Formats: sequence, structure tokens, C-alpha cells
Amino acid sequence: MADEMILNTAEEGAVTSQNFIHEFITEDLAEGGRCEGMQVHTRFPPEPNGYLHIGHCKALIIDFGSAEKFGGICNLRMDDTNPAKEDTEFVDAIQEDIHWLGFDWGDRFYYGSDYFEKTYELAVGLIKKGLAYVCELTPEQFKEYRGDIGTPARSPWRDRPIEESLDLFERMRKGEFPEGSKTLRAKIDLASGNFNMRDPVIYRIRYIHHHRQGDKWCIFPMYDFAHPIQDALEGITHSLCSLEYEDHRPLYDWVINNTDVPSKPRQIEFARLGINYTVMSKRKLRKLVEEGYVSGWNDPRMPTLCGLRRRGYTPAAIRDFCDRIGVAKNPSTVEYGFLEHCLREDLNESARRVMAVLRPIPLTITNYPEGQSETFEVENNPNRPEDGTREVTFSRHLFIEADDFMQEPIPKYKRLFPNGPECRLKGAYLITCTGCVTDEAGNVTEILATYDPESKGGNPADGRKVKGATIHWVDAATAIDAEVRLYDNLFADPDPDGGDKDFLDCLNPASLEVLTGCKLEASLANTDPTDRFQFMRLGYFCADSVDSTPEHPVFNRAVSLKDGFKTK
RNA sequence: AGGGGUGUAGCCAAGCGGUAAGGCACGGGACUUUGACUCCCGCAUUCGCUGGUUCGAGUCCAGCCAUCCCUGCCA
Repeated sequence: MADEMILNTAEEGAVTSQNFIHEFITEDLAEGGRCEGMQVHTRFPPEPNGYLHIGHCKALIIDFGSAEKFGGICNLRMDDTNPAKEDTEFVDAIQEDIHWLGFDWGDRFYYGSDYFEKTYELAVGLIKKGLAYVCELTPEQFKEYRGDIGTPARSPWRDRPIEESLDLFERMRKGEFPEGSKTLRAKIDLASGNFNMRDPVIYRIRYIHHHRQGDKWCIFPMYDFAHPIQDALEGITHSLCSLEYEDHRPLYDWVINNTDVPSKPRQIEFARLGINYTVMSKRKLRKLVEEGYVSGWNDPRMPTLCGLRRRGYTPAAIRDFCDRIGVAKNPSTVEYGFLEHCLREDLNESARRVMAVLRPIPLTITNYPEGQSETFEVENNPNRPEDGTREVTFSRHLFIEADDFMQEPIPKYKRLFPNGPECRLKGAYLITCTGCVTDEAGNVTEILATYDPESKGGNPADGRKVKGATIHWVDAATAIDAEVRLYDNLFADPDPDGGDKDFLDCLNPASLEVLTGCKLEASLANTDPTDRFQFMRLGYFCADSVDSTPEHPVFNRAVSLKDGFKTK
């Protein structure tokens, strides 16, 4: 029976690879299993207190992907039980990011706070069963009474009469007591080695405006109490979360088993995503934004989805990455280079090739008549002829990349240098470097070359083999100026979270390099930020969604091309 | 010290008692009007360590070591 099921899902084309969570679900669905005959139902429960980052994408893939794989559904739920940290501002951004990635929650969009009334009733039920009590320890006392590894916790209020707790809890809700004066605690086990079970607080008093509930409530359920209830009320079959909740599971199960909820979800934990050269904690990302180390949550160097989007990352690349890193319980740190690989793989397929010169240096074709001009047709993507061609102009005065010329070539250098090999100007002509012009300081200000008129399009008439490289160029007469931003890792240290170092000390001072006066081929005059281009021989770029204008184009480098030739 | 996890290559990761998949990275070669892409080839005699069970152990057992999480009225 279980085998049949695996077969069926495989035929439907699984969206994610097999992993231990899928195995658990398969077992639950099997004959006699916990979920036999049920539809798999998961949920993605972000707290609306910040922007989503790529780590959330892994969770998204697991939550939505697992549901889809088994023909189930996945809810989107704002986990907003702590009004002190949450804000409506983030709710819209989170939805936008999830949609951008291509996940769809249908009409199942919920707020944890919408269940406050029901959650309250269930808490009352717990009190009536003698399984919860109002505790009057202040936060300071609470700490004192908490005990430690060898010492059980204590509470003088643990055995107060049920009626008394009932009355007090009701009055807590009415706002009769100040913040911190009372809590509702679950009566479980004060001596447990698992501190989550030492009579955890399940309700606290907070006189704070809730982004959605307004001032209706002044008591709020804790995550450990609210979450299992929300899951159960929504009929979630599998509550997937990260490893740090592993030792909360006994409490999760306790709540499910001791409150009157309609279903029994199963919590399964997986290792969350770590990537080197960056940080993933919301607290740290927030600090980078608030203290101005980056331009905002959407700074292209940020691992946030809005940052990656602005940088030029595609949803397909991010999803592919999250899919390929796998799902396991082994705490892992994936190399940033793998993310880049996934992007290159996607963009290599789809991005239109264009010519752009980032560090321009004039190239004069000395035997090409001044004032003459011609147009060449070049393919948009040699790997995909169906993408068509475009036109680029050519004249005596061009710009080429500064490092495509060397006065004194290094070994294996096959670009332009005096008395060097014949090179090809992509799609135009074969040229030979004849020299260069330098200023008083010895800086090269102009490169000189002659062209072979019989090599139109870059093909020599006699079919001779071209020894030098094919280099990109732009026509000085028609090129447009642009600003180009090159990005490197935000952190210079591969593990800015590691040890006891301050992550801010690990920042990479060279993470952003702004190039001005770059020369782009004319076809790049008006592009949409969602259009990605391959600047030939350089990398993948897109217009900056915030700063680029037709008058002042700004391009971001999403990722460089792999460079098999190291000049340094 | 108590509780809960995790250890397979530089980084991820399969493996479910029958003789170490795959991807990234890396090295070599072919091709190339992108030093890209693509294509070949190579890349763990060994699975944290030590014992034990077994004809046979990365898989089972015991002990040890390493490492991560937990003592918020955060999630």
C-alpha cells in the first residue's frame, strides 16, 4: 500500500526530492497510519516582524513542496501572537515575496491572532481540568524560582484552587492587573530536564496595541501554546519547523493532547539553512539595516528575498537551490558558490547576451575610415537561436575592456598587446594590436589596432585560424553611459556567526564597487529590472529597480561568469 | 551537570546488513566568434573513535569523542 503511494506521487512528478520528512508522511498516510485517508495539510507560519530571507525559502519549499508532493494543501499563517514585535508593514511584503517565488496558498491566508478567542477558551478548559494555574511570580522572581539543571523550579501558586485561577485569568483578560504581575502557566513538571516542560508560561499580560486586534486584548498566548492550537484548528496534519523547536515538541504534544482541539498535527523538525559569508538571523539583518551598513532590507547584498530579487536573482534559481541542498537534520552551512551556480545555470538558459564595457578604454581602428559606420547583426543567445538577433553599430572609435589589453602580456594571455595575436571583435572584425598611446604618467589612454576588411562578421576570408581571444566592445558613437554596481560577499569572513566574534567586524569593506562611465551597447537604453542580461564575458546583470532611470541607467551584477583564466 | 539533536570527501547529500549514489567545488582534456556554456575523464579501499555481534557492518549493539540547540512573561 505504501509502495503504491510512492509510485503514484512519483508519476505525478514530485516537486521536491525524497527526504526524511516525506518518509514520515508516507508512513502516516499508509494503511493503519496516523493520517490514513486524509489529505496532507501543512502551513507556512512566518512572524510578521521582518522580511523573508532565503532561509525562509527552504522552509517554503518544504511546507508547500511536501503538501504538493502528496496532493495536499498548504496554508499561509501570520504568526502574530507577540504584538510587541509585529507590524502590518511586513505582512504585505511577506505575501509579495512568497508569490514572487511562485507559491500559492489559495484562499487559505490566516492570522494566528484570529484564533485568540478560541485559544482563550482552551486555556480556560485547561484551568478547569487543573492543568493550568495563574501564577503571580514577577519576571524577576520567576527567574529566581526557575531552578537549574539539578534543581527543580518552584511556584507558590501551583496548587491554588481552580476557581481562583479561573477568576484571576478572567480578570487578567479584563485588564485588572499590570503587566508582569501575573501569568497563566501550564501545570506539567517542575523538575523536568526539559525546561520547556517546567510549567511553561502560556499567557502573559501586555498592554500593547496589536497590529490586527487593536486594543481588544491585553493578554496574549505564548508561541508554545498558540502554535499547536492554531495548527490543530486549521486541520494541519504535519507541522514542519526548524530544529530549534525539537525540544518544544513534548510541549506541543502536551497542548494537543490536553486541550479540546479537533485534530492532532505532528511536528517534524528539519535543519534550517545556513550559507557562508552571510548571516541569516533576523536580528542581525535588522541591525545591518537600522545601523546603515546596507541601504535597506532590499540592499542587493542582503540574503533577503527582496534583496536577491533586486540583485537579479530569479525565483527559479532560488527554488532550485533550496531544492538541491536537500532536507536533513544535519546542521549545515551551504557554500554561497552553490547559490551562484544555480543562478548561472538558470540565466545561462534565458538571459539575452549584450555587450557592455565596464572599465572602458578607447580603441581606435587606425585603418577604418573616420566617419564611416556600419551595422552588424549579432545573436541574442548563441545557445538559443530562436531568441533572434539584434543590431550593433561599428565605427573607427570603440571602447573595449581595460583588461583586454596589456602592454606587457602575462603568460597565456591571448588578448590584445603590441605585436600580439590577431583577435576578434565579437561579431565584427578581426583586429591586430599595433600599439597604444600613453600619458605622461605612463597610463594607457588609447589602444591602436588595424582591422582586416576581409573578415566581416569576424570570419576571415581565407579561413585562417584566429589565435587570439574574441573580445567584446561597444561603438563609441552610439554607446550609452551607465553606472554599474558590482557586489561581493557582504562579509569577508566565511562564518560571521561563528565563535564569539562580532559579526559586524566581519563585514567586507569591498562588498560594493560602484563603476561609473561604463559603456553599454545602445539596445540597453530602456530596460525593465525584471529583464536579466548576460554582459558577455562578464556576468549577469539587471537594471536596478530602485535607482535606474532612462537618464541615468544603473545596473547590478547578480553574479559574474566563471572565469577560467586568472589574471591575478 | 540535566534534556534534545547531529557526525559519510573542501561544502551539501544518498545510503534502511551484501561490499560508498548524485550535485557543488577542484584538477585534466575536447569543443568554442563568451578563457562562459556543453561534453568527456579524474576526485572517500572508507563512513567521528574504539570495541562487540555477524559469513559479511556506514548500516545492529556498547562505550567514548566532537559539535549544535535549550534555563524569554520571544518566535
